[in-house]
Amino acid sequence: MAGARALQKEKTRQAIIDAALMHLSAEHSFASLSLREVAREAGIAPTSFYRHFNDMDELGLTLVDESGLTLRELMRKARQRIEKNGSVINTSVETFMEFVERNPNIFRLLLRERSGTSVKFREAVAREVNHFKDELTEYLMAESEYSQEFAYTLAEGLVTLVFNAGAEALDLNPIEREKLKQRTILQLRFITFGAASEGKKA
Amino acid sequence: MAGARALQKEKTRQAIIDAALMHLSAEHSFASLSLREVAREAGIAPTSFYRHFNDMDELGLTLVDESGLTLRELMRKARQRIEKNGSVINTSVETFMEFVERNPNIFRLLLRERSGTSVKFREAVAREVNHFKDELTEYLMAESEYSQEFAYTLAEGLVTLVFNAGAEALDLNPIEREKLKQRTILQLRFITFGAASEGKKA
DNA sequence: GGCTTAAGTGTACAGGTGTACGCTGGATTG
DNA sequence: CAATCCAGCGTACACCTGTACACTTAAGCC
Repeated sequence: MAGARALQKEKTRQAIIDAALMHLSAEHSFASLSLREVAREAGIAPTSFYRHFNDMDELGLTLVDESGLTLRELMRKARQRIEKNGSVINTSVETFMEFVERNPNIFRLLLRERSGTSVKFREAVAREVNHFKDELTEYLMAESEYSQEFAYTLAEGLVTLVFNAGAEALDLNPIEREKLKQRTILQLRFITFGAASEGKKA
Repeated sequence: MAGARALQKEKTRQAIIDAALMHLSAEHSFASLSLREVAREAGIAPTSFYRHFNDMDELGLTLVDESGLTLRELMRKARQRIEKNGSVINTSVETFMEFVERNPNIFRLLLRERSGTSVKFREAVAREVNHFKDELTEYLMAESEYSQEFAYTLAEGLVTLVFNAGAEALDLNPIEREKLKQRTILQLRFITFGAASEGKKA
C-alpha cells in the first residue's frame, strides 16, 4: 500500500522541479524557460508535463514556495546562531550572505519574480519577504519597547538593506563582496541606532 | 541641407523606441517583447528594424540610457526643490515617489533589468543608480565632515531604501503608498541620525 | 484475474520567432 | 541630369513554441 504509482509520480514531479531549478542562472530566468525545455531536461514527453502542472505559472509558483522554504530554514539557523553568538546584526548579515552564495539561483528566482510580470508571482515573493519582516518585528518588540508600528518600520528598513545587499553580492567577487558586507553591517547599525534614539518617544 | 533623409530615419528610430516603451507595463517586460512586435507597433517591416539596431539588446540598452536620462532630470529638480524647501529627506522621497507614479514603466524597466539575464543590462542600470549614490556621497561630504568611505556607505543605504520604496509603491493603492512614504521617511531619518552619531569618529 | 484508472508517449498542427536575401523608390551627391 | 546610396519592404526559411488528441501500458482495485 506504499502506492508505487503515486511514488513514481512524485519522483517525476521532483524531476520537473529540479530541471527547472537547474536552468535558472545569471543568464537564464524562469520567464525564458519553456515547457518543452523543462520537459526535455526532466526526461519526459512535453505533454506529460500536464500530468503535474496546469501550466508553467503553476510550476513557477511551486518553485517560489520551495525557495521560500529554504529561506525559512535559513532564518531558523540564524536564530540559533544569534542565541550562541550574541551579535544580531553581524550574524544575520553573515547568514544571509552565506545563503545567497550557496543558493544564488534560488535567490535570483525570488529577486526576479519580485519585479516580474505576474501579480501572483509578485505576491508569492512578497509573502516570503514578509515572513522576515514580521518575525523581525516581533523580535524587536520583545527586545526593546517599540510600538508595533515603529518596530515594523525599523524591521522593514533592515530587511530591505539586507535583501538588497544580497542582490548586489550576486555580481561581485569575494573581495568586493566582503566590503559590501561590511558596509551593510554599518548601515544596519546606523538605522538601528537611529531608531533607538527616536524610539524612546514611541 | 537639413537632411530630410536623416530626419526621417531619426523619426522612425523614435517610433521604435516609443513602441517599445509603450509595451512595457506591469504585465509585459522588455524581455518578453519580440522584435516583430515592436516593429508592428512602430509601423515598419520587421526587417527594417535592423536599419536602426543590431538586435533587441541594443534597443534595450538605449531604453535604459533614456530612462537614466529621465531619472537624472528628476535629480536636478529635487536639488532645486531642496534649495528652496530645505527638507532634504522629505523632498527627496517626495520627488522620487512622484517620478515612480508618473513614469511607472520606465521605473519598471530599470527595476527589472537590474536583476535581468544580461550582464550589459545589469551594468547599465547599476551605472544609473551609481550616479545617485555618487552625487549623494558628495553632498553628504560637503554637508558634514564624513570621510569619503563613510559618506558612501551612508549614501548607499539611503539610495537603497528610497529605490526599494519606489519598487514597492508600484503595486500599492494611494493610501498604502502614502503610508509607505511615511515609513520610508522615518527609515531615512533613522539611518541618517545613526550615522551622524557614529560619524564623528570617522 | 479481469476492469479501470492514469502516468507517460508520439504525432500533428497552427502560430510565433529571428533573420537572410533581393528588391524598390526617393533623397543625396557629384 | 545621372549615378549612388540606403531606409524600408516582402518573401522565404528553419526553428521553436504550446497543446489537442488518440494511444499504450503498468498499477490499483473488487
